[in-house]
Amino acid sequence: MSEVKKSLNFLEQIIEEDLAKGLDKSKLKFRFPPEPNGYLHIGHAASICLNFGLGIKYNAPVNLRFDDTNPVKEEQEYVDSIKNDIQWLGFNWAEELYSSDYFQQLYDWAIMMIKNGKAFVDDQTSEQIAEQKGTPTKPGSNSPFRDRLVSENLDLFEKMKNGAFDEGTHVLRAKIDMSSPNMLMRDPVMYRILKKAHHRTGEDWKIYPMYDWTHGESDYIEQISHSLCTLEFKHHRELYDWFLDQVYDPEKLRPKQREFARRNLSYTVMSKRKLLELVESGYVNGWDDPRMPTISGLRRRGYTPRSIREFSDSAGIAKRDNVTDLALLEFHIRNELNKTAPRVMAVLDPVKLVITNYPEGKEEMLTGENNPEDADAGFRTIPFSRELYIEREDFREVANKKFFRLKLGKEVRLKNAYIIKAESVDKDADGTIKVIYCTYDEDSKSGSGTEASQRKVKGTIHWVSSKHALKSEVRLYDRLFTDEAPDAHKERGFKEFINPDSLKVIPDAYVEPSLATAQKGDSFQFQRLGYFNVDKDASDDRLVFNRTVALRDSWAKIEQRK
RNA sequence: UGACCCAUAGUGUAACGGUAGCACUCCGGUUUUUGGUACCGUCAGUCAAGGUUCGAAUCCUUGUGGGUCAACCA
Repeated sequence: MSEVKKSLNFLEQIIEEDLAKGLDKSKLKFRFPPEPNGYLHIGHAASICLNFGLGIKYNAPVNLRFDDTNPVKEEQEYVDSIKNDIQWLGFNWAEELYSSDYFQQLYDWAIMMIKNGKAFVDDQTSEQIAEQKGTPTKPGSNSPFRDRLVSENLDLFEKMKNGAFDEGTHVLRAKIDMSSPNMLMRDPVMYRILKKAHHRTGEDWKIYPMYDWTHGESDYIEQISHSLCTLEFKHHRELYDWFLDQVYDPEKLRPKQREFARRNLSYTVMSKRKLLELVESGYVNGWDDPRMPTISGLRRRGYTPRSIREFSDSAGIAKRDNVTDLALLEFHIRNELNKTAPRVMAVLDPVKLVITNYPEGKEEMLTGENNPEDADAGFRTIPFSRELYIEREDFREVANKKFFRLKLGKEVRLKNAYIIKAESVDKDADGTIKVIYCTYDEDSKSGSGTEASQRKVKGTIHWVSSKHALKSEVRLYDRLFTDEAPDAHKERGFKEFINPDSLKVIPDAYVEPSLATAQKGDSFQFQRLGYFNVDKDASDDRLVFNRTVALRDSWAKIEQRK
């Protein structure tokens, strides 16, 4: 048995080193800490796959912890959608927890810090505090309230807690170092007054802890061994460790924060703020618009949990800024759907085709293979008749020999049916082809085993019987932006790069009748076109399909070169 | 005019002082009743300059380029 050794990413190496240095494997514990202020996107999926993936790899618990310290922005709706998305991706958390569960403990620790002279109440406005903060290149200066008596601090802090003061009038600050080169260490705010109802604690609290004060202590309370976050928190690590020092008991595990680069995707944006802007300004139809890089958008588009997990795994984890090619995501969904999606025929841009030597009124049921990649997928029947629809672009009156499709005087195979030859066309006044007249070779029926059925013709095209076809709506999606990195331009806003053709609706496409029983969410391959799934907008009398992704199309590439 | 982080084919990611590899993309070919799939193949890379070493993508120095940091957001 030779097993290819899978290389470890740098975070796994850190874990392995900790284990080698004596950390008990049973102490390994991770967490995914979303703020419930928006929907999860493909970048979060990378973090989810990382943390829950480590949990699976090391058989360690992974907590879902909502970082809910800002009642102004957070809502139950987001909590619900986040839980749903994580489960849909296929992961299970050990415990569902909330930073707000720790408000009392955090408050008690803050009192202790005041008593230890490590925190003080500042009466200044945020503007004054900002002014004293200095800049990255200039040190800050101390607050005039920095050396307040412990008793006074205790009294003031309690009054803050009890709602005696207005918002913005007082904050509790850690007493660290106003001249630190790390701005975060310049007496950071630990608590602010916020008289807002919290989605879980209601009216209990008039003060709310800040991220830095909350996050590391929450990790410590939960005994998270490795707290993994994105690169922009690198500078926070010093403060994370400082706050931990204030409460740390050497008997307990000390959490370790490490940072990795967030996953970016080409031709889209990934910040919640920008995504929200797209939703609110109506460029897309909600957070689950199939063009959105949100988990809910990708789900509606037809992406599967597995394809997203495999995308995340193959993209990897590292520390450098990146823009991952959208083509990699598309590769993974095609790769899965190719194996699982039943094949059907659908005509999106129909032109009528009449087989003049096929008896009028005759109908027959032909057999089609559901999936050549899956021997167990079975077969279905497809009605055939004298009048069909084919794809308009599959016919040309004249074309060179690179065009493998139907042209006058030449033959082509109708998928799962007969070989036909184009004889003539009817056009309307402006030259648009109305009907293509063909003859068929009666002995060439697919699968009949006759000599004629085994003739090799260069092209095979898809079709539907006009009498039997179902009309349905088909939505063709394309990338939301025309630029690889729409938000990487200093002089231009990301919305300048919005793709005006990101959605094309075909109100009356024709699909084969077997689709009548298709259920919302079901995925199919429309042969020669792409993968499509049934949208939630579908109703009993009207199918609606989303194009998940087109098939690779080497003909389109040949055409483009001209 | 600061601190910290990062730099490997077009993109993403390995190689942990000992032959620069993998995936996607691109391009070419074979097979094919999907111009799909599958299979085969081609092109293509260590930011630069010094230094240490028998040997450097890897260690050191300097430079260059990119990113992060001045919310009572997370």
